[in-house]
Amino acid sequence: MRGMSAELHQIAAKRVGGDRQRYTTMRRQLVDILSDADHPITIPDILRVDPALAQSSVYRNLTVLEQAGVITRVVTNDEWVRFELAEDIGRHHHHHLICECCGTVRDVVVPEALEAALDQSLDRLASTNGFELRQHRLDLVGICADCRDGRSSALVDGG
Amino acid sequence: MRGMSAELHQIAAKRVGGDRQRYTTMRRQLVDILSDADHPITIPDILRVDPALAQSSVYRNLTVLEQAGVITRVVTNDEWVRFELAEDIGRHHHHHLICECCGTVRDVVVPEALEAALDQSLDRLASTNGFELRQHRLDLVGICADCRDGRSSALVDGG
DNA sequence: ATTTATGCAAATCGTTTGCAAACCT
DNA sequence: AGGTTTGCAAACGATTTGCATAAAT
Repeated sequence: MRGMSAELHQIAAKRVGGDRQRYTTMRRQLVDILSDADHPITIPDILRVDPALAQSSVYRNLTVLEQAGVITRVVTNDEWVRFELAEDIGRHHHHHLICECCGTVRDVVVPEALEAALDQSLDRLASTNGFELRQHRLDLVGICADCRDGRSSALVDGG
Repeated sequence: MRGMSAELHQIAAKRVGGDRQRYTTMRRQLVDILSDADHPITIPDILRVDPALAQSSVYRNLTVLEQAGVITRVVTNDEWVRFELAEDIGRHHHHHLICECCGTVRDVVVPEALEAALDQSLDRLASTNGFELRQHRLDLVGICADCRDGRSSALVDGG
């Protein structure tokens, strides 16, 4: 997926710029890393990809990118926050397979019919509760194939 | 909801005991607090209910209760973990309304038809991916009525 | 008696922040 | 030049842990 980056960075730059901030080398690199990862990754994962990165700057820049709407924060049950490209930049709308064992998060796309049913039901549910719905979050929590087969590469972030 | 506690504690005690641990006064009290709360609450919330509780013991006992299957850990985007009674003990299967503004989490029940569609689709999706599905997690993220009206009692945990 | 639970204070660890140097326009 | 961004080291804060005392079986 390293080809279509041009457009990606163009959009990212525009959004960051719109936030009155600069699309620096490091921010671009972070977007590249998230783009290559193709699934939500942790800060340690990112530092493993490029150990030269200053941890504090990674934190700061991920926050900047998040506020600019370029990336999204993904929360799971394990101890690290994860990040992925925003849905309207990276892949299509998707959900997550979260492994209780190794913590890995994979993307999945659910059938369109289900997504439609969800949208309809949740919209109604939200308005019934006076709730302004911004997004829905649907995760499948369980044990991934690798862990079940005992070959959980656990902490490693292959990709 | 303070009436049906007898049975509740009976089940809780059995599960904790099955874990070769004791259903102490404090653990019982935590179950009571979660039962009264009727929505997922944070550790600070719990300490506010009874400031005499030792924070470290609350952490430890919530872990014990979680491992015994009495309570469930709820993760949101804010900085505190939340806890609620396990679904097969407390309320029925439900999902969450998470407010991006004040962090409050409320329970909602989605239409049975949607739940059925979810179950079916997700089961299939899981097996397609060699994933052993344990639970699904569906959250509505947005702005709650209180925050929209500007009367967000934010950090307070009214009830 | 023996095992388990509690409270306190100290330690951990992911994350945030202060500040001086490096960068971009 | 003037405002941003970066890296380093120190600070933060939610959570965990060590250890001596108290409670439960």
